[in-house]
Amino acid sequence: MNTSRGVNRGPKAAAGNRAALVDAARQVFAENGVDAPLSLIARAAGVGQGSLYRHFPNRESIILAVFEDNIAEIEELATRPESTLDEVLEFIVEQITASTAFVAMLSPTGFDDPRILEISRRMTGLLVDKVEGARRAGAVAADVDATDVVLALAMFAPILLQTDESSRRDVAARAWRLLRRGLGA
Amino acid sequence: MNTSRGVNRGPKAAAGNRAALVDAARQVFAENGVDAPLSLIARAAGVGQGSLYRHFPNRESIILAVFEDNIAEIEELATRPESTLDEVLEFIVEQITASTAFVAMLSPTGFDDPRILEISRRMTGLLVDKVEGARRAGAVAADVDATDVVLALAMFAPILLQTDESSRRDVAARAWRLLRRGLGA
Amino acid sequence: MNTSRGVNRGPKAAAGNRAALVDAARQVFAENGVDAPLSLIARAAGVGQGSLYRHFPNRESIILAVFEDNIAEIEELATRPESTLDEVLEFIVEQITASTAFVAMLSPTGFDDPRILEISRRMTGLLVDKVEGARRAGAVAADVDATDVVLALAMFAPILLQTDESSRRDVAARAWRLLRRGLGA
Amino acid sequence: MNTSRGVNRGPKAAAGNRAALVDAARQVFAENGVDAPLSLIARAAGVGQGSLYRHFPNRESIILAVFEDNIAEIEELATRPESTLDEVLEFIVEQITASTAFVAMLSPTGFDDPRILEISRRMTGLLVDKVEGARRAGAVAADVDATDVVLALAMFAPILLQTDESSRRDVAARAWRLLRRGLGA
DNA sequence: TATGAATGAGCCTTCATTCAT
DNA sequence: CATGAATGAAGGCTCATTCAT
Repeated sequence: MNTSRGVNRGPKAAAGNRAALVDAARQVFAENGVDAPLSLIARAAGVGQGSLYRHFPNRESIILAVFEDNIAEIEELATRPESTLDEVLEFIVEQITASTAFVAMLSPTGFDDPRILEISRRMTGLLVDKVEGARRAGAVAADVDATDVVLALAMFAPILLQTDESSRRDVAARAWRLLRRGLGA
Repeated sequence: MNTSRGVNRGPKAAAGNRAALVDAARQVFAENGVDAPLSLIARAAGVGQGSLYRHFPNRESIILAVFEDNIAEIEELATRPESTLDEVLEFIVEQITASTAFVAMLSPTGFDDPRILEISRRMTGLLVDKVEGARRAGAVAADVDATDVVLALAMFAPILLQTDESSRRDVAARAWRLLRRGLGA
Repeated sequence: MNTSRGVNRGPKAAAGNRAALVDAARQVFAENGVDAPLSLIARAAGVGQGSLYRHFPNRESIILAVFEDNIAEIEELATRPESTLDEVLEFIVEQITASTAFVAMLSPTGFDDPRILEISRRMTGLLVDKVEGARRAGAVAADVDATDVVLALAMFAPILLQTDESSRRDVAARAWRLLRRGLGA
Repeated sequence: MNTSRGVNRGPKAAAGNRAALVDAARQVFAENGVDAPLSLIARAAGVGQGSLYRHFPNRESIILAVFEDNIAEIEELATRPESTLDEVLEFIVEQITASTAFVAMLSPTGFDDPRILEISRRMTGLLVDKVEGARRAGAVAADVDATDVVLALAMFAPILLQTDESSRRDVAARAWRLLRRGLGA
């Protein structure tokens, strides 16, 4: 049943494969959206379909894995006491601009996996303090909270997904200026 | 939408079929997103698949037709001299909130059809005067132009697409408040 | 997406295709059991996979169609007042021996479709009178009812499924003699 | 079934693993039928897939091993001179009712492995004497031989495979009564 | 011109089997 | 000798598109 022309690089490859899959997924999702054929990811990672399924039993799992990576970095920055809301936002905006797969993390409707919702909640959570600080410093409007900030990011992300590589930077700048102003001086 | 199914009502029905298809498409796109199976549209219109293809040779065509309808209404309002930017925007936002298929009209990347791009341009065009007027009246910031307004709308739309029916109105309000403020008092 | 090298023989083929599918299914089920790949059926019928799915949206549907054909014939015989239990049984046994797909009809566990259960019930139903008559005539034991007869048939069928073409007739005869005696003189 | 998972317990475990696999297989086959994924067996045994393949290079092998166990017990009973046919049958019927994996042992068509056929032959063999005795004692009909008895058992088994856990005991009783009577008073 | 069945490519998923460690 | 990850073939199903009538 198995003619096996590819090589079995053995269990040692496991960790490497997982990483390759997550990388490939980030790429593929960025280019084709989160609905991209999973087979593309497997191929891009140089890995059999089965291996993809072993590591990530469903689409949500691998999306989740991509997000985990992203949010970890953000959390790291956000938990540093001296970082400001705008620094954190700048970082996020930067990430979004670079990798649009980030999108779904912010507006996770459409996915069942509670862990994805959890990511969204974490995102909101890590912004609460920063927004609080920003509000006291007059850096955002008085009626703005973390939910609004996440909403702003959620609106920012998909617009880029639909923008050609060429105009991405321009649109990103313009859009974020708009949203940032919407959050208040 | 069409009660007399299954009969070949002959050439006479052509125009009626076209209209039924556009209506059905609006409905189906609103409910299932723009990726909905085309067969759903044909069925909803009470029309054969072949007829759908005769009238609209591809997905873009029918999306386009839906948009045409929408934008015509908007144009009608926008060309009335006494209408303000915010009235026009309110109308658009209302339409978007009701029918998320409107989305792609505003941020048309991903579609090849130049006619869809054209729609987007028309949309921008019809807002130019209004924005000009609003700027003079101090209703938007001095550095804001029609492109920014379209961008705001383009960001507004997809967020709703991802929102559950239940929270749609709430999210819409919050998001639009944010964006409107971003355009300047 | 569709390179379409096969011919589209048009809607006229619909009825013919359906029949071809049922025939092919009977054959394929007989040879490979009811778990046979549906693609085999499509191929055997000289029909695309899609057509199979149009006519029979799931495995149960086509199994059902095969059974319908079988049971209709039986019913026809059973409702003739002059036919005896043993004549009906002989006819069924003959069918089973010829086409083992008949099996699942008698012991339909494992399938969700209530219509398949319904078939089983019909089968029992049409035997009730005959069994009653046979009991009065002393042709079956006093404690035997239609359920027992169906049970006997249900045990008879799968044994043939597992028997080589070569010894099928022999095994069939021996098995049925055993079961018939079990139902009482 | 095996508590110390994940460790390579080395060659010493070989025998233990084999036993664990056979036990697991009996369980898994009973619950999911003989077509159950082999991976289930490995997991249930707390053993790597590779080990399963080392001990049993294919599905037949492990089925065979399960049967070996079963038939050994039966043989033990059958060779006791004082045991009667009905005692042996009762024992077998009991086993079948409990574990339907027993099925394939009796009607071994569909498997290529000659060793499985061999099992079937052993089964017949061990019944020859008992049937002989039973016939002399008038406990079975004069024209019944061991082949008929095996056939009866072969028909009995699969019917249970298709029966819900809930009604299994009932159906078993009814079916066996029928078959037993078929073998003659 | 309308109909709706036919088509098959392509995606998702499972699982037997191999093989580096 | 055990482990368990890797592999890819194969099956189920969907849906865009074509085409006989």
